Amino acid sequence: MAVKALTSNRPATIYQVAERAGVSIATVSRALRDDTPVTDETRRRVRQAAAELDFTPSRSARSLAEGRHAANGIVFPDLVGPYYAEVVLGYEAVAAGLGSSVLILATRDRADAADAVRELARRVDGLAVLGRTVDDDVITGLALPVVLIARDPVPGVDTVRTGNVNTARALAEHLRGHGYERFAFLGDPDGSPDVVGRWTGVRQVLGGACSLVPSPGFDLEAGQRAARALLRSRRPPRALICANDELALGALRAAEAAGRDVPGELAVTGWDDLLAARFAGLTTVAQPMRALGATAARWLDRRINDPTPAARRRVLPTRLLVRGSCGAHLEVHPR
Amino acid sequence: MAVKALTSNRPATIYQVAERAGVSIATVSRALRDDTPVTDETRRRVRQAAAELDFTPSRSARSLAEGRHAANGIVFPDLVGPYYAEVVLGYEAVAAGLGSSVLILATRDRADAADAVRELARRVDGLAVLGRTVDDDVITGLALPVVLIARDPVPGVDTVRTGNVNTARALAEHLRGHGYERFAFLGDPDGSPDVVGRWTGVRQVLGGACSLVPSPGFDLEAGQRAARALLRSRRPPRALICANDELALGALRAAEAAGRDVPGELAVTGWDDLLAARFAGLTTVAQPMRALGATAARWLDRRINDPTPAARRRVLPTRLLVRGSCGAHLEVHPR
DNA sequence: TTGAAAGCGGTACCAT
DNA sequence: ATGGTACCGCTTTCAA
Repeated sequence: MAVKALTSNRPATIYQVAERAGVSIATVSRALRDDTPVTDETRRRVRQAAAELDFTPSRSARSLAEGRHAANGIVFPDLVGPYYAEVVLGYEAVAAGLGSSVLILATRDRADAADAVRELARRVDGLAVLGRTVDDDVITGLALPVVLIARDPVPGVDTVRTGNVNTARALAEHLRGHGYERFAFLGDPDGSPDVVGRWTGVRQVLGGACSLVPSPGFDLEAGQRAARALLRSRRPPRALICANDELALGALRAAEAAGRDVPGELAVTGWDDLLAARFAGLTTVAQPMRALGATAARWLDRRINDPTPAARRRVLPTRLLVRGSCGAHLEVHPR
Repeated sequence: MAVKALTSNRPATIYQVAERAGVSIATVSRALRDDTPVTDETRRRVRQAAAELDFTPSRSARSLAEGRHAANGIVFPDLVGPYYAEVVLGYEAVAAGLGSSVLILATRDRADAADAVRELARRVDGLAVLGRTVDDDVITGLALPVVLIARDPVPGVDTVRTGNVNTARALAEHLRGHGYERFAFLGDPDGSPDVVGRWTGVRQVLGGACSLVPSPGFDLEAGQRAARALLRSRRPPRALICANDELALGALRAAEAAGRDVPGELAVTGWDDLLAARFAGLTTVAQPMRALGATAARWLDRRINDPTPAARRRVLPTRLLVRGSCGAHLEVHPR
């Protein structure tokens, strides 16, 4: 019944390895990281001792001594919907390849988001911050390298975004090409900097022909409710430009429930190209979400190793995907 | 031009706070964490000094001294598709509420997944491991609390899963009720323990009437390819039961491309209830993904604080969602 | 209530 | 090439 491992339940330390190998801890430290001058024989003995003891250096001790965490973090509003998940995924892939662990923080509606971010900042060497999560002053107060994703630039801070205005213009022009005259833009510009750009582009092209309908959120539910109200109004729009796919999908649902034909009676478009958008035949805009995260991770790594260069900014290209929901086309567009 | 903050670019230490407040570092340590006996006046002075210096305790130093990380990790295969993202989200929400940071690790096809997990294990107090990521011996070799998610139990380790067999039976019975006679199950049982259960349940009901078609993966592409081949075969199945929604959506695409009517000529079902499944009218099975992650986080926290209790196991319920893709129904089912 | 000092487990400089 | 040792910055006895 007696358990064998009475000797040490806790992980072995460098001291035990040193003793067992008959060398000093300094030598163990060197031998285990190949970079330094150690005799092959010594290294062998140390390796063996370490293996026998199942030794792995303590991460906290190492971090404390080295003054770095070999980890970085990413802050996002949520993980519902593929958008953020894809960004995080792209980020993690690159960060892992660069040898750092990834800490995540979803701010959601947390009132203490700012504190949570500051707390996170103490565990990492760098931080990527996505969209609507915390205020700019929290960002500027951070004393570590930061990269902003899909967010308005802050002086001195790297920023990666996707194009909104130009593609929004292209979308608006396409819709106008269908011959529609009354448009509505559904989305909340206060809720996201991306939406501001989309609305800007749309308005540049359509001007007064397009009205802004602020949505209370970005989910299916919100889109459904807003579209229902719109369809019941005196003069419903002929085309509904939604700030993202979920809103658009909700609008589709509402139209169906109201017995309105899409695109015959109401044209609908979205943004993001969710998987569901393909199956709903939704005209939308595809964004390089993974590349967004990947770029952020790469930049962050660079800036951690050399914080001096001037802040970088990049806008990744987006692509209009014309499907059936915006109106009839002569040629069928693929996918 | 001279920069003001020549004094200290680096974060303040407890020593500086102590000096400024005119007390010892021990007192600072106590004062800043409310639990210990310190005069109100002293505490006030320390607080003020800390604030002036913008002091936050070093995380690594604290971890080293306390012997804990106040962080735990979650390991998953990937983040594509809502499934894992939802689980991670549920996990993060609870973990954050319990005061621990969350480290993530996506194993993907990484050859060094096992090493990555072991490395991660040195940075956290506990680990949640999801589905097909690393082998059982990696799990058992870990010297810290672990909770398994959607994965076959390992002796002595907590496990949370969702029900597969029973709901698979219900699904199979429903399909048989449509009067179909020839079935195929599309999915790779070797790729996931969940799939094993689903296939088991289906086979229990349909027996030899259902053949197993191993898919090379779990994505749209794989489903599309497999379904295309199936439809071209001599005797195509009348109903195609897919191991997840993405496969099913791919199958839907293939059927459309081949000009076959769904469900008229081919019934198709999935698993997961992705957003896209709703818009494709796909009959599928809904799973409590967020609850999966939340439960894991809760159990992990408990086990970190008290590792002694026997291993727990729980199976969370799943729900069959009948939509149009499996055949015509008298009543229209909602959503 | 407060302070002194011994860890926690490594890294890296300085001798040898 | 190796050993001795001073940190890294905090928590936590043990005394006072």
